[in-house]
Amino acid sequence: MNATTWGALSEPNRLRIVELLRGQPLPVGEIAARLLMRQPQVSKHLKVLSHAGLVQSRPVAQKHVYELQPQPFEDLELWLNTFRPTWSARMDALEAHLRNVKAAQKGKPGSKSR
Amino acid sequence: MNATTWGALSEPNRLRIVELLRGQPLPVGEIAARLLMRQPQVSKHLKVLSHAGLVQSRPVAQKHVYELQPQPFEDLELWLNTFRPTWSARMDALEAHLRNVKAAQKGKPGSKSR
DNA sequence: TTAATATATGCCTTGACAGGAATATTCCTG
DNA sequence: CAGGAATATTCCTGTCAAGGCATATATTAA
Repeated sequence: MNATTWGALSEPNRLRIVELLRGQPLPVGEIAARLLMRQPQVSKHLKVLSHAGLVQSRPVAQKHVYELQPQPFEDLELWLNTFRPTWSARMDALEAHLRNVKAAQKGKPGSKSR
Repeated sequence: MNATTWGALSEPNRLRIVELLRGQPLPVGEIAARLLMRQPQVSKHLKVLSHAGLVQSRPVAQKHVYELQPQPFEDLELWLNTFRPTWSARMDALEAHLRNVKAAQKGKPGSKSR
């Protein structure tokens, strides 16, 4: 997982753009209009998003229609999954701990498992 | 999904810290040593991560052991899932398109579905 | 309390980045 | 080709954030 993706999404307006494009591909002007932003800033943000591989544009007449790209999102998904073992491991540890406590209670009430 | 989480992970060193803590909770000094960073910077980064709810510290003697928190990761997971309909919808559209093409070929070869 | 260890904070400087406004560029239409 | 529409780029400015370094704070131990 590279930091570029996170950086691209760390800017509020860029995040809004991504969430808007989640619905459907849109040309620059539409994005600017819907998000009440100025066209140049939208173009700049799209440049960053594009550089991060999050969006891609396709020309339609003079318009540039921007569309989300699945790849980075899949990468994020994969990255997130690498954390799952962490949580499960801790769950297991907790579970084992609870089992010990229970066993200790049964065996000699009032004592504590080391 | 709030932009704070993204911001916290958009800094390369912070991302490294998170990935390091994925293995196990660690005190500040250890983090600094393993990532070859200076202690003050590590503390600052941990402050940001902590503020974003990504980590939490627990005192052990003079040491502060930092540990990942699952919540934000679950939020990320949820957020990512909101994009799934987008991809499937496009898959469906593509599928439908292909079906049309195929039907058109069968019906009148050489024509094009509008 | 003092010394030592571990961490947090404060200040400073520098670089990156976002918005504003003007302008350049590209593409379509007549 | 001229004009217009849509988008990209440039320059400028202010703000924010990260690293370096010194120092404050907290906790333990003697």
